[in-house]
Amino acid sequence: MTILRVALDVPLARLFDYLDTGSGVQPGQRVLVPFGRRQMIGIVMGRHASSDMPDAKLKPIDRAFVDENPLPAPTLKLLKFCSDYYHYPFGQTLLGVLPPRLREGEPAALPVNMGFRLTPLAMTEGIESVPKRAALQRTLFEALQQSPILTQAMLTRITPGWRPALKQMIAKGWVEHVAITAPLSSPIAPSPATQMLNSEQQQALQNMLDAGPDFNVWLLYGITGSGKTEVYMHLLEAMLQTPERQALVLVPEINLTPQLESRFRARFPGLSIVMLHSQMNESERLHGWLRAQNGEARIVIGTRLSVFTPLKNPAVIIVDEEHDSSYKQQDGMRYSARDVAIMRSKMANIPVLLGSATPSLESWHNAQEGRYRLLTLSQRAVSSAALPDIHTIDTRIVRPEDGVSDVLLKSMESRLERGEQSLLFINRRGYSPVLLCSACAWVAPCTRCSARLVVHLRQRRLRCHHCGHEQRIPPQCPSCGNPDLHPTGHGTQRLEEVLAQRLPNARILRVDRDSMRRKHAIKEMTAQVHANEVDILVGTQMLAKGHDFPNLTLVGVIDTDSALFSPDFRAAERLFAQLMQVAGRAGRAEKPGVVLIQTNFPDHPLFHALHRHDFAEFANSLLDERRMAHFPPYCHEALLRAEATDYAPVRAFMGKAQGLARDFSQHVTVYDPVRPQMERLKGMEREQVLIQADTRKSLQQFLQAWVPLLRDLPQANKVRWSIDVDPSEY
DNA sequence: TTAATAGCCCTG
DNA sequence: AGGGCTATTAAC
Repeated sequence: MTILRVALDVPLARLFDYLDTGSGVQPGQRVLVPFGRRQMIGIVMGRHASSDMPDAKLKPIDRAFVDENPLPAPTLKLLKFCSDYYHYPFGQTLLGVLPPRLREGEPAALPVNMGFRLTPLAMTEGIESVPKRAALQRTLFEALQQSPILTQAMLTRITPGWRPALKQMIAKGWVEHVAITAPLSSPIAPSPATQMLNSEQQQALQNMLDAGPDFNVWLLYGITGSGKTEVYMHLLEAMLQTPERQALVLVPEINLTPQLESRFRARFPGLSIVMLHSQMNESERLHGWLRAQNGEARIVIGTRLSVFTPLKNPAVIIVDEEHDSSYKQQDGMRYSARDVAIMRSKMANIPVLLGSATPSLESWHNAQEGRYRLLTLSQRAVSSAALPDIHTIDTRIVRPEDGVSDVLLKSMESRLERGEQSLLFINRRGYSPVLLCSACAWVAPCTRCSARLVVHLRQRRLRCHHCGHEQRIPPQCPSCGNPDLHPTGHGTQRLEEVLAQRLPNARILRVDRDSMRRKHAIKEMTAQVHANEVDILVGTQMLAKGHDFPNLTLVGVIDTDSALFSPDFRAAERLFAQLMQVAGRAGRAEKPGVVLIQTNFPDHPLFHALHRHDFAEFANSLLDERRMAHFPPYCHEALLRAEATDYAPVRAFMGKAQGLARDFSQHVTVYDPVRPQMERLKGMEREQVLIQADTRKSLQQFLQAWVPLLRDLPQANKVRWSIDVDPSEY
C-alpha cells in the first residue's frame, strides 16, 4: 500500500494524495479518482511511503491507466516550470494541455491501421509460384517483397485496381491482413521539392549545423520573401537524418497552416507529419498527440498549445514568425509559446530557431546582447524579386475622398489596365466604425463594453466587435430624436462599396472575418486570386499573413495613424511589423511591387525606416526609447487583472492587493491600480495593477510571496482575477 | 472549479 | 419551521 501524489484539474496550487493497492501505476500516467462527490481524471506525479494527510481522509484510486504511455518526465518538468513561472495552478496547467479526450477519461488509443503483408508460406514459395500470366498478382507480390507491409493507400499508389488480385492472393494463403504495430517511416529521400539555397541561406544553415545538436537560440532575421521556410526545411532534413528524432514547428495561426502543411508533406514524403491546432476535431488532436508522444510523428506542426506536446526524442524546435502576438495566450495560463519553446529547448538541450522578418524587440535585444545568435537573410530568395517600394501619401495635402486618395486610386487603375492585382489594407471590418447623430453628436455605444458599435450596413445592424452584442440600426437618434444618423469613418464593407463605384470594371473581393466565415472561404479566396479572377482585394490583417500572390503589385494602406500615437508603448513595434508584413505581399514574384500608405504624419520615423526597409535601425531606435523609459525588455513586468460586474468589489480587491504588495516591494515597483484601455468589457468592470522589476528573479521572488496571499484574500472570491507575467497587452 | 452546507432573512 | 437566497468551505 503506497501513497500516490496526484495532479487534478482544480484551481488549487497543490497535489492530492490517494491510496494505491498495487496497481503499478507510474508517474505521468492517468488515474481516475474520487474527488468530493465527483470522479476526476488526474495525473500521477509521484509515489510516496506516507502522506501528510490523516489516514482517514485518504481514499483509494478508482482506476489506473497502467497500459498507457506515461507523460515523459521532461514534459512534466516543463509544465512544472510554467506553472511556477506563470503562477498558475499546476493541476490546471497539466490537465489543460492534454487533448480533451484524455482529460475526459477516454482511452489513449490510436486507430488500428491495417496493412497487407506476405505470409511465411508466400515467402518460402517465392514469386515463382505466382503464374506468369497473373501480371497484377506478380506486381503486388514484388511490391510486398520490397516493403514489409503495405497499406491500402500505398497499394493504390502502386496500382489502383489492386483489390481483386489481392483478394485472390489472400485466398491462396499468400497474403494476410494484419494490424500495423510499428510506425511506418522511410528514410528521408532527396525530394524533387528541394530547392537550392542561396549563399545567405546556406551560411545560416551551416552556422546552425556547425554549432552542433546542443541548446542554442537562433534568431533567423530574414526579410519577407527571403526563404526562411526553405532554411527550416533544410535544417529539419539535416536534423532528422538521425532515426527517431523529432522536430516541433510552431506557427502563429491556423489560417496559414494548410499551405505550410502541404509544403512539408511534399518535402518529406517518407516522414510522418502531424498537425495540431484548435480547428481539428477531438479525435484528430488525440491521435496527433499520441503519435508525437510515441515517436511515430517525426514532425509536429502546430499552434501555441502544441509547444507542450510530449515528444519522445526531440531534436529541434522552430518558432515561425516569432514576433506574432498569437503566441501569447490571453486567458487561463497566460504563457508565451515562444518563451516556453525556448525554455523547453534549454531543458532538452536542443537548438531552437526563431524566425521573423520583424523580430520582437525582446528577441532582437537578446540577439544584440549575444544571448541569441543572429542569422540574417537580407536578400529575397527569388533573386529577380526586388523589395517593394514603400511610400507615404500625405493626406494633409492629398485629401482622401471617401477614404481613398486620388493618388492611390490612380495607382489601382493603372494595375487594372495592366491586368495586375491590388490589395487595399484596412484594419477595420464592418461598414463604418461609428454611427453619429448629425444634430447632437450622439454615437451608438455598446451597453456591455467601453466601445462604440460598428455599423454593418448590409445586415442593417450595429455590432460590438468586442462582445458580439448586436442590435438593429435605430431609426432615429435615441438621445434627441433626429432621424439623420451618419455612418462615420471607413471599414472594409464601405471601402468595397466606394471602390465598386469608382472602379466599376474592377472585380473586387472583400476579405475579413465576416466574409471569410464560411468553412473553405479562405481556400477559395486564395484560389480565386491565383486564378486572376480578382483585381482588387479589400481586407484586414487576415490578408497580411503568409499569402503569396505573384500577380499582386500594389498594396494600399488606408488608416494607421491611430497606432502611431497609441498609449500602448508596443503599438509602434506592432504597426511596423504589420506594415512590413502587408508590404511583403507586393511583388513576390518577378513583378516589382509598390506600397502606398495614407497618413497625416508622413515624417514619422516609422515611415522613414519602412521606406528604407530598415528594421534594424527602427528596432534599435525603439530599444533606445525603451531603455530610457525603463520599459521592457529593460525591465520585467507582471500585471494583476481583476474584473467583476460591479466596480466596487474590484476596487476593494485591488486596494487590498496593492496594500499587500507594498509590504514587501523593496525590489519591485508597484503601480497604483488603473483602469485598462477597455474599462468595461463584456459587462465586466476591470482594473489592473502593474508590477515592474529590474530582473526576472526579483519579479519572481515578489510574485512567489504575493500571489498566495492574493488567493487568501476574502475579497478574491468576489472578483475574477489573474496574473499575467510578461504581459503584452494592457 | 464544484458542491455541499452554514448563515441569514423572510413568510406563515 | 422551512423556503430561498448568498457566503463559506472543503476537496486527498
